[in-house]
Amino acid sequence: MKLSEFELDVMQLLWQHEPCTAAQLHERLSQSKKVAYTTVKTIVDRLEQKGAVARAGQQGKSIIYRSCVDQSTLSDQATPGFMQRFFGGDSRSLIAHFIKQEELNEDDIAYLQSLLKDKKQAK
Amino acid sequence: MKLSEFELDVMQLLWQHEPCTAAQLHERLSQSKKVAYTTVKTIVDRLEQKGAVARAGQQGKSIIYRSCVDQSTLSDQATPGFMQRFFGGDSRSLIAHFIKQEELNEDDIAYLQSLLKDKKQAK
DNA sequence: ACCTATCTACTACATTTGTAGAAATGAAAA
DNA sequence: TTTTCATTTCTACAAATGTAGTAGATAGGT
Repeated sequence: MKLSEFELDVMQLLWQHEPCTAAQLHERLSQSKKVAYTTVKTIVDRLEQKGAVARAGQQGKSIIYRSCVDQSTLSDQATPGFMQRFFGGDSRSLIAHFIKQEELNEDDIAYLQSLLKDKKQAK
Repeated sequence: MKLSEFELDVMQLLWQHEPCTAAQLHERLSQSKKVAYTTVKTIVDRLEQKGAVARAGQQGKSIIYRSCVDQSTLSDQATPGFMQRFFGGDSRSLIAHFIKQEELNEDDIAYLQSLLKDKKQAK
């Protein structure tokens, strides 16, 4: 399933607060971006057509939506293309990039170290 | 600078074999995808308009192109959006995802471990 | 039962993207 | 020098994307 950036932004919000209505999604989105309610509703409609969300009931006249795909499914699909296009397919430099750029607390670091250790063991 | 997927595919090839002509890019691309020469040339033209590549000379009637932006600049720009949209902004789970999914040899693992160690030290 | 505010459904439109043909051009061959 | 063939330029077009207005329906208040 291929979703656009805006569609993913909406999915992100839905994953975090599902189930919810288009109005609620609009409200959350408005916190980071000026956008009309109908715009958000259009995106939700497209997500429904694509099968990424579905109706899960009503609340007054409002439709309650839930997601039909989960984040990890979509990120699994998107990951290889991203790695290829931005890091020439070199996973090591991609991971290195993120380790260097991102904020990580000691817990995070310990967790990632343990993952690497497992990875090494598994050889 | 915002580039499309296809544009990035071409940039990727250019970065790897620069400087080169549109015909050479077309030839490389053809190895992974059936596409007309003029299609590739159109993409190169658009990249030129966007300022991502520039003419670096001629070879007979062919124009030689070089890149004007580098991979790391573009990946720096693309990274936050990707992380937000596919991992809800959680860098730890993104890095974990890649460590788990990707092939890494012992060297890679050692290198990444040292990066994590540095990161910890820097605190 | 009626009004009204709100929500949905439908339509619209500019821009970007993927895709490629047609026409013009110019370097190289004959 | 004339022809030819690769290249460039220009044009085109459908689909996807971001963006939103309008009209129609309806739940809830009075």
